[in-house]
Amino acid sequence: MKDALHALLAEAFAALELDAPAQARIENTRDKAHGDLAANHALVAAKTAGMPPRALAEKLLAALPASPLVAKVEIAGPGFLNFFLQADARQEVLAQIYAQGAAFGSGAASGKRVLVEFVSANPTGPLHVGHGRGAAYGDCLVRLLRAAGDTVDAEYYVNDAGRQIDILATSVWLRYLEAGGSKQPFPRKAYQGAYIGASAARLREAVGDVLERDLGAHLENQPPAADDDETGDAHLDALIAAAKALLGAADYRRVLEHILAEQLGDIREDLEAFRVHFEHWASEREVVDAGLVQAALDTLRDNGQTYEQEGALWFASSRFGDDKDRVLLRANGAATYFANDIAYHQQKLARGYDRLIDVWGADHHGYVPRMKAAVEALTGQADRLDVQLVQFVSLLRDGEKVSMSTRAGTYETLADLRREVGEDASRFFYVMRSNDQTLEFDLALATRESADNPVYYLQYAHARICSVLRTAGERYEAADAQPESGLDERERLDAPSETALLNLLARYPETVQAAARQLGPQIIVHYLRDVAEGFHRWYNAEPFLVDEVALRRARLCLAGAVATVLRNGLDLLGVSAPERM
RNA sequence: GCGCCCGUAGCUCAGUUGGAUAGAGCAGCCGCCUUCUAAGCGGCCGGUCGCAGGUUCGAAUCCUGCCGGGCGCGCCA
Repeated sequence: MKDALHALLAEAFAALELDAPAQARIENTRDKAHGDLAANHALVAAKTAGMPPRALAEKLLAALPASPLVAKVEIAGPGFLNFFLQADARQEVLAQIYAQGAAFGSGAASGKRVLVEFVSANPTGPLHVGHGRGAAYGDCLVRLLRAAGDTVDAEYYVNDAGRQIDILATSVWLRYLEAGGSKQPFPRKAYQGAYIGASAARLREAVGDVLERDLGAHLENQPPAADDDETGDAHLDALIAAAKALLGAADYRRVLEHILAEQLGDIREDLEAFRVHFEHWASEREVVDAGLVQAALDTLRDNGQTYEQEGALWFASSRFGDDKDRVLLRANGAATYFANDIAYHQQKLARGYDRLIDVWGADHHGYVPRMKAAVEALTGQADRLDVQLVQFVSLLRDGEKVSMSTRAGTYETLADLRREVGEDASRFFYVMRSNDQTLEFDLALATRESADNPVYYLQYAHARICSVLRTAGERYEAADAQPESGLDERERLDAPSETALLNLLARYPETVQAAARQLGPQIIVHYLRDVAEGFHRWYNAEPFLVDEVALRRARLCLAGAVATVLRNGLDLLGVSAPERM
């Protein structure tokens, strides 16, 4: 529709021998007194045309060719051209909706391959409510970009290398020893959660006591257990070293694989239950073992972006806008986490993706410039990586903030949230707000007053339509109760509430495109709220199951179309569209 | 100190990348169920868009400087 009007205006500009302004736009009007669509061409082009906006608007109006789509055009305000559409042009959307069904709103294939990496939480414990936001947001991006026509994969990057994983394995082993009678105090800086002990018990069940070792002798002259960070870390490192030495590589690996498999299994189940599916689970350890870190460093060096200083290898990230250069290889020869991450991103690019999207917690925002610098240094293109930050979620329980600490095991898990609030409401709440807005999640409100949840407003509209269609099916012949069969009567839909709804439905495809372009699922949320509101208004204004057959069929047709759009939109959010409530 | 994000109604937040009289929800007040689901609808109340300049036909939106809040600034991961 907008394209058609753009074409009309282009003709008018050509007739006036003026250049059509490229930045001019046709917008949906907010006030119906301004027609259905408004063009700001005269305002934008006034300066280059050398005449006042309103004068230009008059000339454009005179030069505008007639169109079967347009009922009338008015000049308003400072020089807007307001278009009033022909009723049948407005009703045309119904035919599209019934022809395309679940695909209505989806764009043509773009041929673009996109990889969205999200959650990627360390497998050192259950997912908490902060991860949940990243999961819901990232998954919506996948759904949105697919709807927009891209070929999209979802990926979870497992940080299964490095010190945190050693701490995890050692924590499990210490609990295992405890169960065997060891009196070694459990270190404060190890993982405290009850799931560690439970996992250790299962380990013992599986392997018996073959992992028993005597720690005592190994800890003499080692840093003592302590509360302060420095000594506590040293103590823990000593325990990790002891575990590796006493168990040997093979048995240590056994403990590590045991807890890792359990953790990842739990995380995957948790996410699947949350309707978040990953095509790929990438492993940091595999990236390292495949020699990709060295390969990435070679690429950077070949591109002339590294140098050595004080025994370390540096990446000159400041050339690409980072605050300062970053270490890749430490003086002791070990690669930094950043070096591994560069290798991982190079691998993602090598797999043939045109665009990478990373979803990170907002606390990692300082990491963005260096990662973008790395991608630019590797490929020469800065825009192949897009990092989206998800701001914090603070949880209110009984009006009090819940403190969150992974180590202390005193956090609210995603699984708890799902149980309390449900998948639909929690997913909806997570993406209802822009991702760069902090989110206050009040559990008491979300659970006790669940009827006030905005998600129910949308779902209720859908259930209401289904109820009407059910009733119609009971009362009338099948031919009269089928929504689609009313297409031929669509010219009867001319009540104000129907006109407003038809205009809204026509905007759905462009809304999907806008949400995908802006990576903003909340745009879908607000659009759907408008659709639901439009429906509820209509429902209260006009009866559907009227005696006059043609009118009834027309209205059922519109109702069915609204249900389709609601269903399609809710599906983009991963929220169900119930048929009864 | 430097950097990123945020500041819009009593509260929680939108605002289609510069458009017309700044919008929702919740809370508060007043109405609407013998008829298709009242988890709904209509109405009222509520604003110096943090502050001050600037850019232009036009600014909540862009630029500069302040003020306030959050987060981050390791040869940690």
